Amino acid sequence: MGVLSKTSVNALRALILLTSREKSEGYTGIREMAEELDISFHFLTKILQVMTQGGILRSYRGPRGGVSLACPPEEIHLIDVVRLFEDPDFFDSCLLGLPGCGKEKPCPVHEFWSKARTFLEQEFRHTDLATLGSMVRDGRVRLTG
Amino acid sequence: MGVLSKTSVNALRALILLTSREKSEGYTGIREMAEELDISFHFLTKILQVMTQGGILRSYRGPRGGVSLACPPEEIHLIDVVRLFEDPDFFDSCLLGLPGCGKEKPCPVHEFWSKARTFLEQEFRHTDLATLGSMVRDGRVRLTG
DNA sequence: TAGATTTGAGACAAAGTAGTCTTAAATCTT
DNA sequence: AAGATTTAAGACTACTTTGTCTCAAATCTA
Repeated sequence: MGVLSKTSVNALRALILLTSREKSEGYTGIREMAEELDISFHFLTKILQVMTQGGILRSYRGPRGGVSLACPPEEIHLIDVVRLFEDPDFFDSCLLGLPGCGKEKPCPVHEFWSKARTFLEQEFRHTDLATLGSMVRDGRVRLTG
Repeated sequence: MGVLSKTSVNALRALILLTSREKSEGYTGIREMAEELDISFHFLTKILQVMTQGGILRSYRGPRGGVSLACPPEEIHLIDVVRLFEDPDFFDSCLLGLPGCGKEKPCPVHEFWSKARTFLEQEFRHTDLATLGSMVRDGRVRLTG
């Protein structure tokens, strides 16, 4: 199944790419990003629109238009993206889908699953785009197959 | 999205329920299990069929028929179920879906994600049905909302 | 102003997952 | 043997996610 939806994944990849090549001013074209990431232009457009409406990106139309980060990359964390595209309880939900699963009325795997969830939420909460963008810039990591 | 598919989740719940009430001999009816777990009978039937074909369950038709574990519950682990219903690389796949993501050519979040994956795989590999079944029997955990 | 470029918005199609239903096959009871 | 019970198998429907396409709106260039 995949932990994140394809939409979330593409959103993250696009943001990291954008950060890695963020200029001090100006916008990056969606067509260009779609090509680099090997995502359909129209599909990526739709995803970026959500982030623009969600306040993560700014956009500009017309020649030399495109998108850019709405705030400094140090201030954007992975969890902000997940919040836009996944269920609100993404980091709180029971592995077996039981509503209200918790310490009082746990499911059989509550213990280890809540441990894993908490770890992931912390990582998503503290990992910012500036860090990831510079890793790409330095060539230490990649964004495409 | 949910980490496991609904099919996997229902398979796990059914197995744990079955273990928690496993008799020394005889079969448990699917209709009865479906009611207890609040799953549609036909849907559950299809899921259990896969597990029968996959060697986790045995089944028997006719009056007093049903399903039962194919081996002692100590020998069935969560990972066996995941292997039947999820992608083969479920515990090895990149969060961003990059093929061949690894130490050499990592994605930007490879480090923390592989840590989480490894933890989960260990838990799934070592958690057996006997343990979970007895937790249900003792009333310490629940299987339904 | 005319035309080119680029994002915005929403309808639409394709694919995957979830769920339902019908009929067949096996088994038991009487 | 006849009929009831229960799983097996597969067709079929519904829903969700993914992906495509068209046209409108904004902006720039000349």
